[in-house]
Amino acid sequence: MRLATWNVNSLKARLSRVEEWLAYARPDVVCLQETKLSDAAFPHLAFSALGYESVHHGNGRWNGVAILSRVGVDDVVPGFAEGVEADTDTRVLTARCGGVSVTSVYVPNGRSLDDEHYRYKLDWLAKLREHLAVVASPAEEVAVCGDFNVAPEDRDVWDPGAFAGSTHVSPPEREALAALGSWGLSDGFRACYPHEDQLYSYWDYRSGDFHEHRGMRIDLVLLSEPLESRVKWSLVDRNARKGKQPSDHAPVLVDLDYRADRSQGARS
DNA sequence: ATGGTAGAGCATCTA
Repeated sequence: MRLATWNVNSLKARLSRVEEWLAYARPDVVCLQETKLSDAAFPHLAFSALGYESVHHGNGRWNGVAILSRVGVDDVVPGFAEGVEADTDTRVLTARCGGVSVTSVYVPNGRSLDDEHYRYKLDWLAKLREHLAVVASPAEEVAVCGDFNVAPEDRDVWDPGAFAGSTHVSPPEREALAALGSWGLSDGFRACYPHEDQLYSYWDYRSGDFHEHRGMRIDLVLLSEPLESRVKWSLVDRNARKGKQPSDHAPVLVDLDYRADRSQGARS
């Protein structure tokens, strides 16, 4: 099974790039973020033409998350689960795809450490853990994929010195991310590249950051142990960050060994 | 010199 996550920075502006990418990457399950669409405007038909069922949770203004799947979509939970304080934004969506509990997340940016949005970010990450405890168990096959707006380690940003006192690297954010780890999730991409640095998934549009390799690794595929043990290969597809009208994020994909006894036709 | 670019949408806000 091939899992992928991609912050597309407006699906309306990016649809042709996403269609092109799906046609050659052929992921089984894709989590999208920053669709910036209402549910009514989501292009289900464009994805069904490529063999994907799709679900979306958006408000039409900012954020907005989706899941595309070639292996089924069931048990859809838009937003935080019942029992968790509701979100004011549309940043999380969970569904069961081919036996895997899949959650697409777009963690708040935080803006700056003294901004109230930073407190919202920390609270949001705490609620994400509550949400996962309701909808899934770490003993099951769980994938939480998306734009976490947190670089797990200093080596995940191009210059740690440039981020001193900024969001995305602060200890409280990293502790909130680590709390997801202690619940039972680990970094499926990093598992394939334990010693390699300068691996990024996001580059600011400004100042030629992409071509100067000034990036951050903030798009993550977090996996429970039953999936982590099956990780075969992973990649940031930097080609998708090139060319005409790219997103500022590249898609991240993780390949899992196929297990015929559990899947539902993913490799037909 | 708080710059630079992209997207939504029409004045700025978000990133």
